[in-house]
Amino acid sequence: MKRRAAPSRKTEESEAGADGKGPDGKGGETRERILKAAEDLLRRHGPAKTTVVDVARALEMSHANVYRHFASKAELQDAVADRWLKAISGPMEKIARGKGPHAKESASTRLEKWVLALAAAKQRKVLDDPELFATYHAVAIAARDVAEAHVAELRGQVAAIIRDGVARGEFKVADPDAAAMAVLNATTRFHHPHHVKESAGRIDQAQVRTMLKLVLAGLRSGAL
Amino acid sequence: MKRRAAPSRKTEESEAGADGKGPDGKGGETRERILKAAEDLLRRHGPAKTTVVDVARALEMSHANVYRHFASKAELQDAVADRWLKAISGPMEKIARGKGPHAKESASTRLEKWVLALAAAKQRKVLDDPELFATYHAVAIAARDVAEAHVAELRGQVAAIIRDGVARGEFKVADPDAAAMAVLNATTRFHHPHHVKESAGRIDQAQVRTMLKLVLAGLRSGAL
DNA sequence: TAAGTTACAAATTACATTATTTGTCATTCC
DNA sequence: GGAATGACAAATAATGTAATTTGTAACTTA
Repeated sequence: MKRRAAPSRKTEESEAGADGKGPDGKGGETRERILKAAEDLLRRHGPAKTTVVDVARALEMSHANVYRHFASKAELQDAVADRWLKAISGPMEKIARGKGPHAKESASTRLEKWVLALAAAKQRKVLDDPELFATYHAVAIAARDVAEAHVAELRGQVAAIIRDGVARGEFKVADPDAAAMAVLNATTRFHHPHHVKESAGRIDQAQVRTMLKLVLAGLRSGAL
Repeated sequence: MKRRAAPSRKTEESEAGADGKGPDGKGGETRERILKAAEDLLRRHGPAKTTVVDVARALEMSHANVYRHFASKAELQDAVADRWLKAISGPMEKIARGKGPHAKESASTRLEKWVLALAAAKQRKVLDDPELFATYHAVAIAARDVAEAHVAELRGQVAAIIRDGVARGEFKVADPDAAAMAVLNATTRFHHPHHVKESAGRIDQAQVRTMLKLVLAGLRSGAL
């Protein structure tokens, strides 16, 4: 169904007014309605059974009009997944940047809470919203850049905690970005959609805590 | 096709003479021929396109006779996967137990080599034998006990290295089994079939080495 | 009597056909 | 003139049916 050169889809639904206001008042509103309807259908029927036609029908508009607001079905799914992911990474940023109740906490405490929060959030999602979780997983498998951006965001947050820990003298780390990647790698089993889904909400909390001890000791040791 | 109560398949092809000799000389021989033919077909056509009838045809026997030696198609696949996995874990045991050229190496060195060997082996397999890799992955996804046994074997090997490290005063670890699990968890990204396949043979070696530094520092620190 | 076969029912898969969905475009409607 | 639509071609998915595969059992052979 793609008959000419693709206009280089860019999955930039978050830029140029994704959250509420578009370039124009009305257009952004419709875009928002579509997004909401798509999210609703995806939550109820999952990515396999949710078509663009379904979304349009739910809003009593032609499916062609949906394509005026989203370049492709993939972009629509990406937009829904992006919101969903930001609902996870947003709150975690408060822990990472030491905002609010976390202002006086050590970097170690915050890293610990951060990892536990991430694991818990993913686990909660797979149990409460299995179909939306499947949507996100499908996006991740297709290696679309929303998933990549999510990982980059998480990596940035961990790096911020580590840098703070270094500044406070808690950690001895030469390359905080590499160390952040290592922390995400080490905890992959506890937050990667594949493993979270596989172990269907019964991830061993003791194993997470053991991993945290190992990681924190490593960051303190100066080995990195 | 299952018309009465299943006779509780047990996937115990490795017990009671899997490697060469069965209870009888001749029967084990045929079993071996079937196994070899199945492996060959699985390697060439993959698990999706390899049927029991194909295996039987390759040996010019009736497929019913295959069922005299393997209770089900699943058991046949399990047996092939089991061999394949033992070809990986077998050589690694030499590193783990400090045999041969590894007799004089420190536990740290051996753990390092062991993890690198595991990652390299999995990576080599996915590149050289993609179809057999897919067979193993299918078995792992179906959560059959061959996969579980493989992980248990690996965990045992890591625990042995850690125990040795503790005895030599290299590591300070209270619970070597839990620590071994943590090491496997931390390195999941580098050897789990899902991730190995996903990153199709281009796993970042630098990330593996960073992870090893982190893990070794943790084992030395006494945090576990 | 162990090793093998043929014959068969039940389940699964392959295949061809239809129907739906995706994405585009010319046109209509404020 | 931006928002929306209907009509359309190409791709994909659903459907029903034929062919294959799985697994069992009764039977043959050495």
